[in-house]
Amino acid sequence: MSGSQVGVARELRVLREAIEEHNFSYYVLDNPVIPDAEYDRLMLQLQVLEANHPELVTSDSPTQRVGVTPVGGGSVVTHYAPMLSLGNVFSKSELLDFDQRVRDQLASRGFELDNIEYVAEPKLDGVAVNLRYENGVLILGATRGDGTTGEDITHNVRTIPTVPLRLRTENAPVALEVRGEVFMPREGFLAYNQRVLEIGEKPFVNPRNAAAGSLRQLDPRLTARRPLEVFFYGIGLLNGQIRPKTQGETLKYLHNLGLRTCPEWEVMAGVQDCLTYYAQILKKRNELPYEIDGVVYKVNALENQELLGAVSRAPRWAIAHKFPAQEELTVIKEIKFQVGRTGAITPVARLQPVFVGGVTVSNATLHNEDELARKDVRVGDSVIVRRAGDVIPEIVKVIKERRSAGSDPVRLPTKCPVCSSEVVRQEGEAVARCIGGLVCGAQRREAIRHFASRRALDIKGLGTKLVDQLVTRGLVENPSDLFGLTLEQISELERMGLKSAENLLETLNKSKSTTFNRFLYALGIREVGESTALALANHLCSLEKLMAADVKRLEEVPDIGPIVAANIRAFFQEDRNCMIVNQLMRCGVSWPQPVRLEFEDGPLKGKTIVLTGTLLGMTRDVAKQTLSALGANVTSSISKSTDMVIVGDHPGAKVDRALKLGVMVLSEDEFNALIKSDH
DNA sequence: TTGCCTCGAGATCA
DNA sequence: CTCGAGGCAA
Repeated sequence: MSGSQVGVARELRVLREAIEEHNFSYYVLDNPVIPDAEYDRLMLQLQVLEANHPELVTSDSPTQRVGVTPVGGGSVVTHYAPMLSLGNVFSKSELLDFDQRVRDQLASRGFELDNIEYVAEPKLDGVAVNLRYENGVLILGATRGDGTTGEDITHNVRTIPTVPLRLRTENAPVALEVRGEVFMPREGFLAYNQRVLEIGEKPFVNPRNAAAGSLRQLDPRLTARRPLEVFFYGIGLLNGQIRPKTQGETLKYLHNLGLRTCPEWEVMAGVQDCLTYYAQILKKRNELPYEIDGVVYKVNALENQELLGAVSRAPRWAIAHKFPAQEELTVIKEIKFQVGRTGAITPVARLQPVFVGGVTVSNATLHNEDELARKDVRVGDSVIVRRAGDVIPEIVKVIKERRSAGSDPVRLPTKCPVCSSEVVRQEGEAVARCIGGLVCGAQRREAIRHFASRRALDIKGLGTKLVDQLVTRGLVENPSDLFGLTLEQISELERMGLKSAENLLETLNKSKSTTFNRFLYALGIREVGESTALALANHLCSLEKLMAADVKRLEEVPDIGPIVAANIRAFFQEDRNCMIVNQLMRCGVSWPQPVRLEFEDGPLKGKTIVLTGTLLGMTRDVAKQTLSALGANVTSSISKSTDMVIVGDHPGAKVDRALKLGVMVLSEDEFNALIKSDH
């Protein structure tokens, strides 16, 4: 490197550090120390210098936030530690119950506490993200996804000004995974929509969707134009540094690294403080520059968090205290009865569309006959609707005073609205069903949709509209008819040209190669979902055996009781069903012969296993299935009860943890050898 | 349940 | 340009 280049490199470093420091003051401390014009001048200076010395441009330079090329989306990333979701409470008493549970649980572990310290923060209404920094440099941004794996949105996350490309520290952690919420502040949302309206395009309906939509953009240049911000609130993984001991310290730690935290957070001495905090925030809600839908409380001491652990996908040490759902008044236009795949008749209210909680609601389910009677909803009624839980619209109550005279209570029909078969409600059941079976057009349609669905035979491109057409034209009565369709028949359908028809035939053909469990699930036997189908496939290996199995044999399969066994038996006792199944076989539907699994002496039986990193030979899903088929339990985090950890490529901190706890660690090859030896 | 983005392909118009 | 389908998030 020449002397002048060394000089330039130093100059670049000084400029970048200055800009990063100003970013910190501006975005994180919310306290700019220089005027904007001065900042812009520094940026310009950096840009000019970099333009003259392109070889010295690094990807974490403040000028490199926005990539210039659209990125092929959809690539999957695995979080080092799973991203949990939060339980909800809506009232004081529910919150007190939560606090009581926390104290009871801790007491049972020898920690008698009168008051639990919590950290309270507003619950932002945005999109959860997971960011990975290695040696202080942002290398990955991902959506929450199912909590274990999410989508790579690095290119878009980088464009958010409040996301530092590089952490503000001398000794950065080797690896850091941080959780935050990306949101669009109210003001930015309004301004953005204003601009969009001026150029005649469609505005976003609410800030949350605006944020979510922006993050899913392929072209980061578009995302960069959206006024997105972020607050960080938690650590998924911290390697190479000592982990903060409390949630409060965690927030301070993040803040010091240059990761912006919500300024409203506070430490609560006990649950009573939480209630006060809730009331304060509720009062302040409209003045906050962003939308929130409640507050979150987290047990402050990490040590206690660890003692409490998690149930299924929610930690027992944190809870969301939600604000009351917004309610709106509207009118019932109509009450329809939908017929589901199993014939279940569901009353659905068609509403005069209303804007509630950020979306336009025009349908609301009334669940079943009893619910319908209990709420006594009638056509023409004025009703209060809200979005319950998170998403599903609910009719809260009828304003009876506004009811017009002469309206009649709505009754469940006694004949199926689709096929006029009888509607029967079994003793002790909540749902009434059309007994028409596949005679019923609705059930036929639903059966075929189910058959084609992603987790069944996964016939891509065969969507609702297409199935509707196929069924109403009588081209398809049962799943096996799908495979008899001709190019000509398909291309005559609406919106189907020759090309689309060819594609559909192609996917139909491909979908014939499947697995036994998918096939069983696809049949839509009552009470046979994915996991039951898998259990059946693993234990009864062949279709012949399954069809011949009596109730007693079926009940020997784990997790299958008398009711499910009877359903399966009944399904195969119907000639019609057997004919469909045979027809499917004749069409060429096939699967690899499952290996008969004997759990008794397998080395994996009853073991608790954790996967980390990317397995090269198989997807995570397949690995999980294989393991559980061998009688193992696959879990996501390592504890003392973990028996072994299987390590793929780019493993996370789980390996360290496993070694520390003395848990057996296996490579992918060793894992493969073990599976083979199991049968 | 709704809203958003993306993709492929059919429909429409010049 | 518009629609259907798929996928995702809350």
